[in-house]
Amino acid sequence: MDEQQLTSELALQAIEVCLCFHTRKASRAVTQVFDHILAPTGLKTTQLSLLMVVNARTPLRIGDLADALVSDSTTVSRTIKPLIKRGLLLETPDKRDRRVKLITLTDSGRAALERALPLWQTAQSQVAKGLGSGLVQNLLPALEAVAHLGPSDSF
Amino acid sequence: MDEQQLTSELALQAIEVCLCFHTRKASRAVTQVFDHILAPTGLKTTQLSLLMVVNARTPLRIGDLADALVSDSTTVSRTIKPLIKRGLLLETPDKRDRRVKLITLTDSGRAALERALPLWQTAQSQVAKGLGSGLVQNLLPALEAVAHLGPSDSF
DNA sequence: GTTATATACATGCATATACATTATATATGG
DNA sequence: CCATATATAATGTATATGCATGTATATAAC
Repeated sequence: MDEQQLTSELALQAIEVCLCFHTRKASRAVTQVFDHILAPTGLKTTQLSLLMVVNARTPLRIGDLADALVSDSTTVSRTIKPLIKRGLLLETPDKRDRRVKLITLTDSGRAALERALPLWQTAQSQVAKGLGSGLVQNLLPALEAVAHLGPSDSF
Repeated sequence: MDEQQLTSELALQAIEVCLCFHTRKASRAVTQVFDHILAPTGLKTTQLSLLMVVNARTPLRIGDLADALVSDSTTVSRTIKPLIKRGLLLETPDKRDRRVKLITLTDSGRAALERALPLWQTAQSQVAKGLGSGLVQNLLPALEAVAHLGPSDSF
């Protein structure tokens, strides 16, 4: 008798509270802000982050990089390719284990990183200002907790 | 005299506090959890979210969908394609404005959404438990604030 | 009413993301 | 020492993301 099929109330509530949806939406928003501001540097935010991570712990294996980024190693294999092609990162074989590729920041990469930092600071400040210091103080620890959820060790 | 080039202290601190990097990292982590749990449904979390959003406000134009997702309309144009191909979403031309495509949830799409909800609940609960209720209560409003930063209206 | 402008969506290109699979190299068990 | 198992990274395929650009339609200017 009711032609129009209805979804459950749960379906309507779920989208309002879904931790995955809201995290991804926030991720798109903040990425858009950073990417716009960083555009003059020729680096996407993902790429600048990669340079920063390698800079902090160089040299790194691809697997270590994947762990640090909470990303798949096959993803890292590919995301570093444009940076290697541009000479910002370098991959060298590990003598002691020929399976391993060590990733290092080149001088050119270090220079690009330093050049990008002022614009990074602009983006960071703009987002922080948009949120207010209260939210920012809450946000970073919460994001860290999310990032370390780990792969559902339910097995 | 110093052969080894060094990066500024700022470069090392930046990666620790970068709101973009940490939001993206958290986004990858939570997406991994949801995608693993949702795998049996044949829906990625992005796709389930899309069904939920369309369900809540059907019919929707592609531009409205892009606004709701804080995404680019060209991205939405493509992300809906697999769902249209599988018959979960339907696009129909708007008689009053032939530029517009109206997106609606099909009966099949509604059914897929309802079938996925129990696993969505599992994923949501697992992440919420991993964070603790205190963090969850802080997280959602903060993510909403990030999502509504808007396109740097600094011009 | 014709032209100019703005809007809605799609396409080409590039990067980002991850699973399944494959290739190679190392470690381990007998 | 060899056979098997494990670890590291790359490839094939698919989705996700956005900018620059193109195309069709609609609205505004005149």
